[in-house]
Amino acid sequence: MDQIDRKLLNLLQEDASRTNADLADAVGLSPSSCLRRIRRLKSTGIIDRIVAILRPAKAGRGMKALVTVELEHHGEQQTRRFLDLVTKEAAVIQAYSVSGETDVALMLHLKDMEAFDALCDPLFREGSNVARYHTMFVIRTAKETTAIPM
Amino acid sequence: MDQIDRKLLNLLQEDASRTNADLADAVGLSPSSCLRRIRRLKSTGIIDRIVAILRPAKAGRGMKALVTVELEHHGEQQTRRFLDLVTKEAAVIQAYSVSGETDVALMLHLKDMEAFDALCDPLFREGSNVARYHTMFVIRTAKETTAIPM
DNA sequence: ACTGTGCTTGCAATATTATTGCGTAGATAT
DNA sequence: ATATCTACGCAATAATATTGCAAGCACAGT
Repeated sequence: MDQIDRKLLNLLQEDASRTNADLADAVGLSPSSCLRRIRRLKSTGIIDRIVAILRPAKAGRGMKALVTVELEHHGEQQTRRFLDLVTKEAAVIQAYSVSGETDVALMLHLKDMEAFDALCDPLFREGSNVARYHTMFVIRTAKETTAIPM
Repeated sequence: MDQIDRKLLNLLQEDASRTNADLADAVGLSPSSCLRRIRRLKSTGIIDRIVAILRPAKAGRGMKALVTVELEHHGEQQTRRFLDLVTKEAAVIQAYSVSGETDVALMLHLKDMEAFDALCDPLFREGSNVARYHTMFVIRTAKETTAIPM
């Protein structure tokens, strides 16, 4: 993991569709060496995967909401059960168990307010383990990156 | 935007390193037609970009924290200034202005608690516009996807 | 200082994959 | 019926990835 590896990771996190020859040129290596490095970064697992990122607005998910949840019963078992439940929902993009007063934090990507309403019922209904939940609707996205600067 | 396009988007969001011939086979098209569809999805902007996703733990950012911030002055100008400030930080992966009591929500990817400490000072110090901030440290990541099911 | 080991490199040949031109078929509107 | 538009598959071609191989470099042990 030297300077060249880090530069490759930065470049690939920006745009993984660049050709190998192009990347090789950018870091000052031959294509074959460059390719071998990239393969190593993949096989060692520091590169987890290569994916397409969609534009949420054009994919019909223009609305985002951040929800913090406080459970009735905070036990390991109950928390796990709730996480299993929310994880199955397509609108739930991120789900974390967190420290502090709130037990679970969720990021939702939704079509509209109606979709939010429809999601609340199955997830937070009476009789589920949810004591309280607090919703923050995203007004402006100032930053949203998948890149970790190396 | 038909069923084939949606299937392609789902496949590419899972793994964008598959070959075109492979994808064509998966959706039952010839490679040339498949390629033309993918190019159209890119040019119309529904596919924003192709990127490498790193494994945070292996990239030295094993710690995550969610921070909600309440500003002293909630005005448009002041909010924008604060967002501009936090956006510059590499550890800030996501930054949103949100509705409700809290004005801004942040997702942090950090190396360790020391890095968190070092970040708090410049962002939330006395004299900045921050009235209160509340940190939730991520204990477990139950779900973290970039894919929007189509 | 010498030498063996392990690792990375670049080159050049080869294999794989992406891309394009072209003719055809279906759908829609005139 | 016919013009128009769009998407399709095939096959040739261009671009790109991949591999084998010999050489270079760094480091540890003698």
